[in-house]
Amino acid sequence: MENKRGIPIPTIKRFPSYLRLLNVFKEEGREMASATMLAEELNLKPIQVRKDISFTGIEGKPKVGFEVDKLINAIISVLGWDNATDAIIIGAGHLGSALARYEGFGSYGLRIVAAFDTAEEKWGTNVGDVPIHPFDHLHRWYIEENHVNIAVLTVPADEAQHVADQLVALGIMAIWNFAPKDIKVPSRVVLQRTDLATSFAVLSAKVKRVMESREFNEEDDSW
Amino acid sequence: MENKRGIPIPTIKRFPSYLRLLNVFKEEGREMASATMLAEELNLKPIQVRKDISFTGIEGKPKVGFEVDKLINAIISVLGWDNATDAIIIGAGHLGSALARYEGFGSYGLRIVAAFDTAEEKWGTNVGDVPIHPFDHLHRWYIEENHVNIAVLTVPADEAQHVADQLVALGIMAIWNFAPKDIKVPSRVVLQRTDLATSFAVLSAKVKRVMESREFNEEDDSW
DNA sequence: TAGATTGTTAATCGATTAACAATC
DNA sequence: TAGATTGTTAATCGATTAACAATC
Repeated sequence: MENKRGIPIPTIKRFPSYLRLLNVFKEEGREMASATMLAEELNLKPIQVRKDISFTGIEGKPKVGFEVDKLINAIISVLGWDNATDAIIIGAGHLGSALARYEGFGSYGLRIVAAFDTAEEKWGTNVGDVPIHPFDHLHRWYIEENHVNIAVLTVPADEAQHVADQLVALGIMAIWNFAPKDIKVPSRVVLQRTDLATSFAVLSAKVKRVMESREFNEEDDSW
Repeated sequence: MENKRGIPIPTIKRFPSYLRLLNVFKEEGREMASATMLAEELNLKPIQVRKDISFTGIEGKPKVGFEVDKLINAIISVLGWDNATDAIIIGAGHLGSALARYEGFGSYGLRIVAAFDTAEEKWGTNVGDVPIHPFDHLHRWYIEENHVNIAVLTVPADEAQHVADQLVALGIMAIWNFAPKDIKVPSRVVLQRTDLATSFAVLSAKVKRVMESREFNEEDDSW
């Protein structure tokens, strides 16, 4: 039931949670899962889960729910996690290195094939299984020959735009930006950011609300 | 002009971007910034920037815009980034260590005071300036005495729920969950996640769309 | 069968965007 | 002044949620 504009982004964002939970169910040997059950575990409403699942095209059975296996495969498929995508890390600092070592990417169909850095002392070394090359050696042919689709950008904020420009010039298809900087790329290049500040802002706003309500309650217990 | 439900979450999420850009402006010596200008730099629409700014309570001057300093302070204030919040890191693995070393948190009013881990060989060592303690030594009084509000959860997925339960029992106010696992906490505890899978899912979906449209165009150039 | 769950259509809700008067 | 920009009100858009018939 995919509409012309594609699956809504909020739905896309919930898919990984469904996927993780369904994989747990699968390991436990369950064959069916109902929207009610998924919703309960993920603190969502059943109606929302049903709506989300409808975008995968999978149909359920009244009273029992959805086939776990089918649903897993359908979600993997709509996310495009069934064909492996190769990525390079740009900037082998603490965060870049942590990402290079992260083993969970495999289940997202993401493979980190190399890291690039300007620091000479890192050249030729590895982070986990990932070799670090000189950034200057990153050429267009490398990207093409190795079918690198994604650059994971973990350079300092003040270098992010400049490095992104170079990546774009090299023909990269997508940039996953972890630098705390909003960068600009041509519209043909896919840009996604993971911004700690954004996430922390939401946390801060929630904490602030709680603290203020506590102060209020302490000032006046009659409420 | 804050409504009863508070500032919308999408607006909260854009505030850090405004803040970073305004700080650049400030460094450059600019005193005023218009919504038009901010929108241009951040790929937003001017109307949206004006609406967002209205939630800070700051008023601008037609034709010139908003006072950079005032706006910076107002955003910091609504985010609660003016009073420092102390946090501990739970799980000093690669990601936890990278976060412990991250210097950008200071500008969010976030201070990492310690890390806790179950691995004996890490006890007594430091990551950056952050000391690592045995997880078993994390007691309720430590949290209270050190005014620790936030626990940054960077443990493996299969331990996340269990560790979160312990943190809740110790009276933690907020959990910032980096583990690839959806955890449940009582509603009085603030929960915020930073989920790589979620972010990558959006990136994947966009990449998939681009690849499919390219295939389509290659199959039939007449369009 | 009875009743839980699905799938769809319509209503609601909240954020974005448009329109435009006010203003410096 | 002229015109760019603000601030507000109303319209639009898109996602969530409600309602309910279908069904196993």
